Amino acid sequence: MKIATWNINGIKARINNLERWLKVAEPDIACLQEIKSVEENFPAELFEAMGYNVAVFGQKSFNGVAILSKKPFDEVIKGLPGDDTDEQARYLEAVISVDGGVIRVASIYLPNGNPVESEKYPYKLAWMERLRAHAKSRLSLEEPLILAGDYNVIPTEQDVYDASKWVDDALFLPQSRAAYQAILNLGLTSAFEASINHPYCYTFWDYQRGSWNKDHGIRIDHILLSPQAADKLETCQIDRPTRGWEKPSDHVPIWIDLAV
DNA sequence: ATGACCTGTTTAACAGGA
Repeated sequence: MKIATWNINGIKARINNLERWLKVAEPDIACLQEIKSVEENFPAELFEAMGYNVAVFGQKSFNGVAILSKKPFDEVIKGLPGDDTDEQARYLEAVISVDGGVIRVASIYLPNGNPVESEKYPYKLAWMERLRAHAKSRLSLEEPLILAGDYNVIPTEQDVYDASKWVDDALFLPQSRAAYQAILNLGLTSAFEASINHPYCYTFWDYQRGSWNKDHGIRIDHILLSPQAADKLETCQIDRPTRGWEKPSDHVPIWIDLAV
């Protein structure tokens, strides 16, 4: 079973690229972030015609997450628990029946946190703590759990083209990386490290400063697995070529194959 | 050249992204 995640940076602007990628990549499940659309305006019919069930947690103009799944959803949960006042659409979770049981998949758009001096950075750290608490709770279910998305965290200095340029950035600050590590420390496995684990493999290249042509990227999109999912991991790959397509997202898909 | 952006909202510039 192929499970992918992709920050598409706007469903309206990326609809052709998304359709093209779904046809060639053929994921069983695709977690999408930054759809920048409310649910009513998300073109679900297009993906339903391609054989997908569609779950959307949308927001006008900003954020917004979705999950496409060839198998139907048993359950869909919109929003990350832990703060009823949080109005940003950044977390969507679904339970899907598979041969021999269920898998639980989340599409995650973790806050960027810049500028660090603003209220956005404490929001990021608080959101990460909520994600840690929720992941801990879900891990107690002892299910195959896949937490996939744009984490907006550069885990190590081998995940960025020039670490010195990012030392003061919310994506690379020690506090951000420690909060990410605290989530891993619950017992989650990062699929990339467990599979490829080559340095300097990126999932994001800024639109500015010729970042793509100079390969000035960062690795911030991650797929974290519970032990029950990690046991079934066969591979993890990054679909780098999509960044060179016409009208690309600034992120590329990252995906896993699970023996499910 | 040492640098050069994109999306949504709205229909001129801004906010937000990373």
